[in-house]
Amino acid sequence: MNDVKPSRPPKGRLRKPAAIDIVSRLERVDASLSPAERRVADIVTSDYETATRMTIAELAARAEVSQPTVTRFCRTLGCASFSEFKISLATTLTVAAVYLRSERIFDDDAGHLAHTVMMRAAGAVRECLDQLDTAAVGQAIDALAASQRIDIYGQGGGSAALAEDAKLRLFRLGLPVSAYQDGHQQRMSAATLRPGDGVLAISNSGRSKPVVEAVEIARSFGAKTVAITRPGTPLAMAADIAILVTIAEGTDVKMPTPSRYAHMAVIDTLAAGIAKKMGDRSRDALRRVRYTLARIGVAIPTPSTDPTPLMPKHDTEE
Amino acid sequence: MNDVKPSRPPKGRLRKPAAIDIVSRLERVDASLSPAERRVADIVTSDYETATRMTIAELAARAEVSQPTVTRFCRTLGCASFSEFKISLATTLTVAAVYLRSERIFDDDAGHLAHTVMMRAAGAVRECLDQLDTAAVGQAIDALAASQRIDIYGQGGGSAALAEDAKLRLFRLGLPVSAYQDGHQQRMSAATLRPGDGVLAISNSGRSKPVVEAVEIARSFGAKTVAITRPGTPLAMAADIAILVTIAEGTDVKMPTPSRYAHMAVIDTLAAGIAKKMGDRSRDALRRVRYTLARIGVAIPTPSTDPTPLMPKHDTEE
DNA sequence: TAATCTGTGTAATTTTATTTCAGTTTCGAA
DNA sequence: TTCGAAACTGAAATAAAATTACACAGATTA
Repeated sequence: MNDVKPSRPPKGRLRKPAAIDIVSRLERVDASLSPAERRVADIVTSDYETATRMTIAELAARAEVSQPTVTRFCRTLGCASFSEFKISLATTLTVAAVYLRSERIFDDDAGHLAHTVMMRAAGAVRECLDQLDTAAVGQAIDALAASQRIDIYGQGGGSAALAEDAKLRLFRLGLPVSAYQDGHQQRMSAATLRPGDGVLAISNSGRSKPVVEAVEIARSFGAKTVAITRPGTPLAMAADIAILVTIAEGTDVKMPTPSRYAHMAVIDTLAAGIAKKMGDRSRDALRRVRYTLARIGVAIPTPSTDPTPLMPKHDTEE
Repeated sequence: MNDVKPSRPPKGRLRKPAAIDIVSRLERVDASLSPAERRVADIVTSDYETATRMTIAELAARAEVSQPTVTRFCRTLGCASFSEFKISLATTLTVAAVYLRSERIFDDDAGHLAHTVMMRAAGAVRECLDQLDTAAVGQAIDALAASQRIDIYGQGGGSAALAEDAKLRLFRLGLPVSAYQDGHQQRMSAATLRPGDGVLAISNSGRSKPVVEAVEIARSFGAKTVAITRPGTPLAMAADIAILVTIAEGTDVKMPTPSRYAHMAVIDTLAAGIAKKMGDRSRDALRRVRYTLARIGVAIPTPSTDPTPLMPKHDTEE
């Protein structure tokens, strides 16, 4: 059931702990906690801030459990020790705590609504971070940064808008990128891809047939395919690199799904990672251009150190 | 010289330590550190992250000093104990991480990147909620829910994609809604609005001229205008109802701005609020239709309790 | 040159955390 | 039911970590 405990990481000193958001993890394992552990969890969640300053004895006393139980609780959460738990919690907190603290009472309807919606949004992002396969993200960054040309596919619902947003993010970095929301266009464009090209497919359901087919086509023509989707779906199977995100959907149909936030966060992460690589590359390219131009005696305007934005600036809108 | 040490806080259990920025304090007391303490400081500053995971013995060994020296070092910094120092450091880090390495933030692996990006995203949403004027949100919900027809304007950068996303959200609710990203179209469409219509304008900068003008035009023709933007901007002035969101932008140009998350959250809140109102309205409308049809003797197919989604379902995406 | 002060480490002590083990409870099958 | 296995839990023992007490070396000053 709880496969965290057995896979205790090797006791190598100072290994880097997974970039964990303890708070969201706490919520996620909630079901698999034993009664005593739950009491510990209650104390912790009631005041994260204070929890970071408590000794194991104090925490045990407050939760009315034995000290070993606290240690076990930490292990269940994936931490090797109580101290690691405290540090992880403290690291998570600054950002999270502020948001947890906003128990600002909303007496009006709109306030309640906003509170619910935004908590879910923030929760989705943190949940995403917690489960993120950073290796896959790294591979995706490498693949996309190295691509000659990038196609972005997203269809239906939120994914279409996300694809558009992703296009913008990559476009700014100077990448030759196109986004397709239409199934036919997706397949057609995929058929024109070649080795060295890349695809970014976005779909929460992972079952959008045109997108899956487009990815398969793209792959058959040698393009590297990256998918942001739910695990175990056709799209996840079809892509070379799958970045898997599971976000619990709300039961309320009228409530916008928070998974978009998680996907957007993944896209931003990719964009940030690519920006780094592109930064080097475009600097390098710029250097070569300058050298070439200098040799043939052309006056060169002072270049800015940063790669210039290629996006036409309609306005200073961001 | 060093007035930190003497003011050791009373040993009352669990007093909340001043929210100290240990890193900056470290720099500040730098001059008054003894040689051995400086060695400790060097180790700490060389890798804050790792420092939070070290025991006093490890840190002492690395700095080649005795363990008591490390304790003294912590006291000099104003911490009551080594553990307090570690916690304070960890707490400081997440906040400071962005600033600490604004230059070399991309030197890190995908995990760190994701952590930074996503924490900023979650933080933006939280920040938004904290400052949200719920009264304005309530008014906006009322205004939009009552509109015959809704125009959404967003231009440039992320706002265009957001406008598209907003259109989708409202469209699903059965509202007659259009989104315009182009300045000319925005103004043209605005000129066709009439009293009873609504406008939702999205702009982080609040200075997109076409959007501001379109809002002014719409308003002059009697439409209710809602704006999601930054306070004190032309757009904020121009709209009937301004939902103000201030999100601190990062200094790093290559980093995607987190304000989009906040705007999306506001849009979701609006959509959720409107859904609530629309639910009643469409149920009511449905009842009337049924009554009318029954009177003229038409067989009525069983209606679902929820308003049926009007969005053509390309696929079960989203 | 002695008195004093500062900075430092060693060793003892205290505090804190973890492991071991045994008693309970719970759950499922006979 | 009743037995056995498995999961849960805490007491006590043990190990690890941090702090204190104290002593010694080198610099500084009278």
